[in-house]
Amino acid sequence: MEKKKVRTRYAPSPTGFMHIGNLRTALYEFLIAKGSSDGKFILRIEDTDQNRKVEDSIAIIYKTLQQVGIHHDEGPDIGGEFGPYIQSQRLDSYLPLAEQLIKEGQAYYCFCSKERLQSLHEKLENGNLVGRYDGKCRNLSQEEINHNLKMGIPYVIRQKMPTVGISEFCDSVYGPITVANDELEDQILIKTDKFPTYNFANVVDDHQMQITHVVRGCEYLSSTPKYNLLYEVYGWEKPQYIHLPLIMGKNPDGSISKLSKRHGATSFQDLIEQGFLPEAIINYIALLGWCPKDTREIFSLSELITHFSVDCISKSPAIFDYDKLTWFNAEYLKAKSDEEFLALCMPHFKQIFGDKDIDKPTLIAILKPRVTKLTQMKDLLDFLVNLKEYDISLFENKKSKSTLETSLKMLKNTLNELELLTNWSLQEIKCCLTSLAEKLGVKNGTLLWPIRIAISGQSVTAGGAIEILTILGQNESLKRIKLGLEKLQKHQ
RNA sequence: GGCCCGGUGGUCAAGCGGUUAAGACACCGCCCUUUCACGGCGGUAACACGAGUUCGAUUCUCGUCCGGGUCACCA
Repeated sequence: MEKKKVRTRYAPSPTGFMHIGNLRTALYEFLIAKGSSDGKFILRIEDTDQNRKVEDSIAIIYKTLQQVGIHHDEGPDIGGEFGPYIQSQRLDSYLPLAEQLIKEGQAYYCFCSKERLQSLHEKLENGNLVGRYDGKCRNLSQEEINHNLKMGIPYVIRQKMPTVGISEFCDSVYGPITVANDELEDQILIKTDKFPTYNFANVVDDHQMQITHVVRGCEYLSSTPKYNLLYEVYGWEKPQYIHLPLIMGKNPDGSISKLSKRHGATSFQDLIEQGFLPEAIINYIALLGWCPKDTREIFSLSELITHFSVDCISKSPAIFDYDKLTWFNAEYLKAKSDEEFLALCMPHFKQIFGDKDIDKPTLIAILKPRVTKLTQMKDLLDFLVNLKEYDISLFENKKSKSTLETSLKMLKNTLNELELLTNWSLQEIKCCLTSLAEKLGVKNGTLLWPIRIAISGQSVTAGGAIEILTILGQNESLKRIKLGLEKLQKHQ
């Protein structure tokens, strides 16, 4: 028998931002589809809640997917043979299907008011009794139903759930899951506004779009039997379920819960704004809940496709760790070619240096090994533009054997030498200073420490004295050295 | 509270009856070095607990505890 082609779907709601957990779900769905032969990854927008719709949300979804390189084979923007791919445009499918169930005695009109339902649920919060729907409208007489309908009383359509027995299914990562049927409430299929509920639309669409693998967070694990009951009542083939461990966040009080906005930057956009690279984010979240057979950690998207496998998905939740993400980011930054790296830096350079002509190669050389996030650049390079007031105690350093006296002497000599330098390049400066150190009979450190302090005004800098001199240019360098000299002389 | 799922260092995680219990991040130390960073080397640190099964349990079973999820006309 020919194996069915894999079809997965990413079905976000347009809520305005791309949650990192959702992105990971999309990623795994994409990997599962693309890891199989001729598998298809579908994008479907689930906008059945008209109250939660947020403007531009769909654009954000497209943009994010595009930025990380997860391309869908079918979707609202590119179409496909199972369209439309926006639920609010498929409304015609749901109601007739629900009504069919009513005819078959598998569903019923429920006229209960929201207030009544509310009171049922309040009991739940008190911890007493069960807060589930009590099935009041389950057995209304045909007369009552007709009457209510004629009176225009708002209704929902609920599916009759079995009250005895158990429901069982086998999840690809969690294994067999069993739930007692009396745990299941008669679920609402059609809401008062005639829109389908998420659960219902989801099942109908997945079936109609021939989705073979349903991948989602494991918050759906315990409600999956409800979905299956729907497949069963229609006689549809059930998909394979792949539930993913949740991504958690640490709360200020130390407790842990599902990652959400209150944990800080948790949307893809937030992370990008903080200076993380899309490929680093993807790499990191791929490893949050999945792990390859070996100890490798760096994977491009296409490498993930070939290495990913469902049986290596973890069952236990994972805490989102910004430190590890930062490490991935730094790795990706270091792996960039100089051209790529420069392109990423340019917007920041513009912001920091304006239109000033700068020594980009030297800048890149000092930046690449130490930048972990693009957004650090401003802080890292600010001293090149603004020499801040500094204390002369910075000139003292035990390791380089620097004292105020030696610093004064070094700076004096340096000034004399550098003033004479005609070709201001890294090589020339280096040559000049190392031979100066030799001439003075001191270690390189003894000479270079005070120079770096004078030209940067800080003890810790990106790059060493020679690089900084190179970038600063002769005029500015000499100016700063003279300034340092004055400071030291004044002190004497 | 009911139900569901989970529990290996601070974090991510290998492990699938016998291992000196990998690796990565973070942290600490040393080396390299003009500071920092990079790089190199090394270090601290874990099987939640209690029973059982077994010659032998991190690994299998049960219980306890802890953590999370879920119980909507939200998705």
